[in-house]
Amino acid sequence: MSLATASRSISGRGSVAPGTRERVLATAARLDFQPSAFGRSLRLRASGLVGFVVPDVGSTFYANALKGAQHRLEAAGYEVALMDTDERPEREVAALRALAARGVDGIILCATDGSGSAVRSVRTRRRPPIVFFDNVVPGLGVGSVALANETGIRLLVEHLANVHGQRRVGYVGGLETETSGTERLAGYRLAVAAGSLETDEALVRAGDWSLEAGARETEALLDLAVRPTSIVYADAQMALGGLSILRGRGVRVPDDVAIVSFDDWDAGQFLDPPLTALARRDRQIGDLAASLMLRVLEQDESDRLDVRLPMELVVRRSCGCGGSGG
Amino acid sequence: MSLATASRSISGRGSVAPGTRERVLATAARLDFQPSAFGRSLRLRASGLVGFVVPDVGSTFYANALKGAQHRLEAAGYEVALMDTDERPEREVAALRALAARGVDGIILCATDGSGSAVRSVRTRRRPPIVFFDNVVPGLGVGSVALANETGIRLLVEHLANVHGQRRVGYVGGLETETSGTERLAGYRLAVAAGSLETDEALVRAGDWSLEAGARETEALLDLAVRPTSIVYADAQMALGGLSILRGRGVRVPDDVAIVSFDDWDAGQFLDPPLTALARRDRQIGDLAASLMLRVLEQDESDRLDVRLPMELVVRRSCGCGGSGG
DNA sequence: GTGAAAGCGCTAACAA
DNA sequence: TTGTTAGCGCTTTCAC
Repeated sequence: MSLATASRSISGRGSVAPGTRERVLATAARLDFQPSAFGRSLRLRASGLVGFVVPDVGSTFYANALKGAQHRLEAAGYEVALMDTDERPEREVAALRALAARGVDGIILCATDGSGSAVRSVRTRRRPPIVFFDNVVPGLGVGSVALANETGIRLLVEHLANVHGQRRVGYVGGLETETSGTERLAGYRLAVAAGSLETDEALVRAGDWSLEAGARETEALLDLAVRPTSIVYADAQMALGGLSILRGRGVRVPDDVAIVSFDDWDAGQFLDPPLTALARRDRQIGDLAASLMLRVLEQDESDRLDVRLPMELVVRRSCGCGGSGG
Repeated sequence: MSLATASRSISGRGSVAPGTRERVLATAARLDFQPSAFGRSLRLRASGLVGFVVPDVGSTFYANALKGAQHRLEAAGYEVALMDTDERPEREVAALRALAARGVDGIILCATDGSGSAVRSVRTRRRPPIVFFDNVVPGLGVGSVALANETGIRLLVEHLANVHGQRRVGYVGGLETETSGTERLAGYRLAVAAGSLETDEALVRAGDWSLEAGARETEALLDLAVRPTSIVYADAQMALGGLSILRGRGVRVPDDVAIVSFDDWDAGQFLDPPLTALARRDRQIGDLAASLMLRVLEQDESDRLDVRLPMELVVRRSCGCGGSGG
C-alpha cells in the first residue's frame, strides 16, 4: 500500500477500492494521523484560509462580524486568520503582508485608511482577492459590504427634527479617515440641509469613536455660546462618553439635551435614559462579507458586488419620546 | 548566487557577505518577494502560530483577552489563529484538531468542558503545549491564567451582607461545566456559610451566562414564596437580563431588591441604577496567558504556572450604596 | 485500482 | 563566504 493510495483514501479524490480505503482510514485513526496543512497547502497552492482584518476586535461590532464570517467560512471548509490593526495604517500594511506570506486564499478587510493608500502600498507576489467590509475603499477589491451609514444618520436627524421639532442639532462624528466616518458625517449634513435645520459649523465635532472622544466633544458642544438642544453621536461608545458628561454637568436628558446614536446594542435599553439608536445586524455583515468572498473563491465570480445593509431606528427615551424601556 | 545564499540573506541566519546580502534584499524588494510560510514551516517544523480558543469572541471579555494575547504574541514574532467554540464541546474538539493540523506551536484555550474530556479526547500526533485561561482543566496543560472567581463572588456577597445587612441573598450562576461557573458558585456558598446568611437552595439558580438566562432565573427568584432581598449575578449579561425583568415587574432596585454582578464593563456606570460589580482587566488575562505560552515556547520552561487575577469591587448604586454614578 | 516519482518553497548540513 | 543537495508532507500525473 503506497503513499499515493493513502493520500487518495484520506483526501477522497481519485479512485480507491472501498476495502483499501477502509483499511487506510482505520490505521490512520489508530495512529492519530492528520494530514499536515503545510504539505497540503504547499502542494495545492491554496491554504483554505481567509484573512479577516479589523481595526479593533475588542469592539462588539467587529467581534460579532468576525463570528458571522467565521461561521459561514467554516461551513464552507475554510478557516479564518484574524488580524487586528488597532486603527493604525502601518499595522494594516503589516497585517496584509503577513496574511499574504501565510498564503491566505482571500482577505476580508475593514480598511483603517479610507484612501486605500495602505492597501495599495502592499505589493506582494500573490495577491489574494479582497472583500471590504464596514470601511470600503472605492474601486478596490472584488466586493464590499457596509452599513447604510448615510441614510442611517439621516433617520436619526429626521426623527429629532420631525418628531421632536429639533432645529439645533449637534453632531459628534467618528474618524474621517474611514468611510463609516465620512458617510455618517455626509448623512448629517444632508439631513440638516434637507430639513433646513441650523447649520453652524461649531455644531459639528470630529471624534475617533472612543468613549473619551465622546466626552471631550460633548463638553465642547456644551461650552458653545449657544448650546445644541440635541446631539447625534456617530457611535455608541461616544454616546456613552457624552452621557457621562451630560450627567456630570447636571444636564437633563432628554429635557435639556436630547441624544441619539448610531449603534445600538444589548445594553442600550438599560441606560438612563434608554438610548434611541440605530440597530444593526452585527453578525450579518460578517456573514455577507464571507459569502461574497466564497462567491469569488468557489464560483469564480468576477463581477463586483457592493452591498449596503439598511439600518433600523430603535426609538427609546433619550430622544424625547415617551416610549418603552422604563 | 544560489538559493541558499538568498535564504540566508533574507532569514538572517548563517553568514553572508554584506554586499551580497544587500543585493539579495534589493532584488527581493524589487520582485515583491516574500518567503512562503508553508515551505518555511514545513522545513522548520514550527509555524510561528499560536492557537487561541474561546467559547465566544462576541463577548467583550474574550475579545479583549484575545487582543491582549495577540499583542504580546506579535511582539514576540508569533501570529494567532483564533477559534470560536460557541460553548460547545464538539466544536472545541474540532478546533483543537484543526489547530493541530495547521501545525500551531501552542494553544491558549478557554475550555468549554471543564471536565477536560474534550481536550483529552483529542488525540493528535503532534501535541502542542496548552495554556488554559479563564476556564481551567486542573492537571492539564503547561499553565493557566484565570480570575479569582471564588474570592470575587465572596467580595460581592460580603458587601451585601456587611454593608447593607442583607440576609436573604439570591444567586444566578453561570454554566457549571466551566470552572468560572463552579468556582463562582463555590464562592457564593462559602460566603453564605461564613456570614451565616439564609441558606435556601431555592435561592440558588443555574444560568448559562446569557441575557435570557438572567431574565428567566430572576423571574424564578421573584416567584418564590419568600423573595430574596438581593441577587448576585455571576456575569453582567445575566444581570442585564435580570434588570429588565425587575424593571418590567415594577420591582425597585435597589430598594426592593438590590443587585450586584461579577463582570464590570464600560457601560455599567450608565445603567439605571448604576451597577455595583467586579472589575477585571480583560486584556491582562490574555496578555498573561500569552506570556505563559512564550515562556514555554522560547525559554523551554517546563514547571507549570497557575496564575489567579484578583478582582476589585466597584461600588455603585444597585447594591444600595448612595455612591457615584448619578 | 495502485505504485513510482516529481515537485510545491524552504532551510540546514556539508562540501568547496 | 558560497553552492549543492536532501528532505520536510503532501498530491498528482503517468505508468502499470
